[in-house]
Amino acid sequence: MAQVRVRFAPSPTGFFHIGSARTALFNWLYARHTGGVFILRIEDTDKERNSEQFLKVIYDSLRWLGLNWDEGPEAGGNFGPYRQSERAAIYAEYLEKLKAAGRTYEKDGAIWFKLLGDRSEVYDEHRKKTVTKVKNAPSVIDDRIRGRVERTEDEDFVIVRSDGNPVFHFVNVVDDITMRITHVIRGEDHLSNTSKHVELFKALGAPVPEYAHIPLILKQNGPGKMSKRDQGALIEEYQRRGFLPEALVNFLCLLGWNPGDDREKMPIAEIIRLFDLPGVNQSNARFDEKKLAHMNMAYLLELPADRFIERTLAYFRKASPTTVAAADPGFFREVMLLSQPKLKGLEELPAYTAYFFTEDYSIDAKVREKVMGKGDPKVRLAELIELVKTADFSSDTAIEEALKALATGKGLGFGDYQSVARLAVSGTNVGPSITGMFRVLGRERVLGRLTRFAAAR
RNA sequence: GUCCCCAUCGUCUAGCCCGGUCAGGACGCCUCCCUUUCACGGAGAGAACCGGGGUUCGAAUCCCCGUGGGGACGCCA
Repeated sequence: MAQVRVRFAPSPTGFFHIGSARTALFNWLYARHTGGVFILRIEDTDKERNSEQFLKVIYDSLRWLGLNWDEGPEAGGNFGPYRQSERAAIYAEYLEKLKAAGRTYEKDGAIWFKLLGDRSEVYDEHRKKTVTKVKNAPSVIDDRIRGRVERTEDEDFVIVRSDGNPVFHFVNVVDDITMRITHVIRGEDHLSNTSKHVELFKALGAPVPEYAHIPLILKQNGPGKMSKRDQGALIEEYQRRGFLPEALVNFLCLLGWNPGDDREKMPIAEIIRLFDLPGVNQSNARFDEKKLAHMNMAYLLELPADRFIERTLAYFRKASPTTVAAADPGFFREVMLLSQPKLKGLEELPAYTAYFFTEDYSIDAKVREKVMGKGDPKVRLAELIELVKTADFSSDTAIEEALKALATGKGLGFGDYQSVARLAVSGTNVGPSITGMFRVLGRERVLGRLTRFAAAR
């Protein structure tokens, strides 16, 4: 069998959303699974809506997700150019073929593609006008995901605008022909266009590619498919919020596809190995950010220390640059590593660790009320201060032993000291283990915080 | 309105093609355990075959009709 050639063909609108990302991903997966070629083609025929900087959004998002393209802008290839705005000569050539075959006509200054079949006038309720329907021999698509889909009625359509620029349906097909695309994997919203495309392929005497229409991603709240304006729709948002791309990719793979067993979190190499078109679902999937968050946490948790520090550093440079600039790298590393097992996402990290980087942290009033309201917190505090002055701070276990010894010596539990110590040192009741916190902060700072807190009472 | 696609827990889904296992897993929610923080982890609870007709000894699974959801109907892509 000939080598698989698939393409992802976005139009540079300035946005790159979840749906596009998954379409790109499925194309990429299929190319990688079959040892085929993944092509990036820019569909920028609509001059009014395109801009150079919008291209960067596409490149950046694809690269961030790890979806490298074998042919396309910035990658080269033998079937270029890969931007439609640079392919005018090719479209002109194919337009001539269509004209020569007698399959075009002009109307209102635009060039239309003439369908074969019986014409009839019918009033269209949607467009509030009379249109010409063409009944033809059933146009059959043998979709790799949906099976046989057929349509017996269509309408002629514009292929070249009155300003001379070719239109999507036409350029899309010409490009698929000239770029030797073997499989068209795209969203189901294109399914109704497909009969038009098939007729174009036939009229141009070109083989019709295999089609695979993947289900759509529905917005998490409310009706309809997800679009750029919806909550959580943009890839750049996840990038900005510090999500791990490998987690997002894994999650996206599971929207409309599964490995056939119960596995969910899987390395990309394994997904590539198992991914195939017949395994793709037919029904639309609703986007669930909660599940994505869970996947992200799972990936975060198992990140090796150095990789984790790289990620947190990158995130802090954008979200909290002053923290990184001021902090000692070794200290920053210790704080991050201490927090890693407790995290749900990088996003919460700056707030979660804020008190490590400043002496000017606030004390949560509610927590204070709760902690100071029971037992003898002031006494515990005084005892803690004495302990910290001389305790062995060399390791977590040393600190833990010291604290436990103090507690048992007084006939109390570890928790009686832990809660007040945590409040004094961090201002809250959530955080990493108290012993780790003590060790990382160091004796002097812990002592200072305990003393100050005790004095303020 | 016309045409096209789809239909299993709240959500993502396995099972459907090749009818017969208490309809399985994950996220979320709730309870308990672990941990005297918060998480993680572990155990458990609750939760679904859209409806109606067929076919069949037997239907989540095959067929038809409803209903519901989604999409398309641009000189956008």
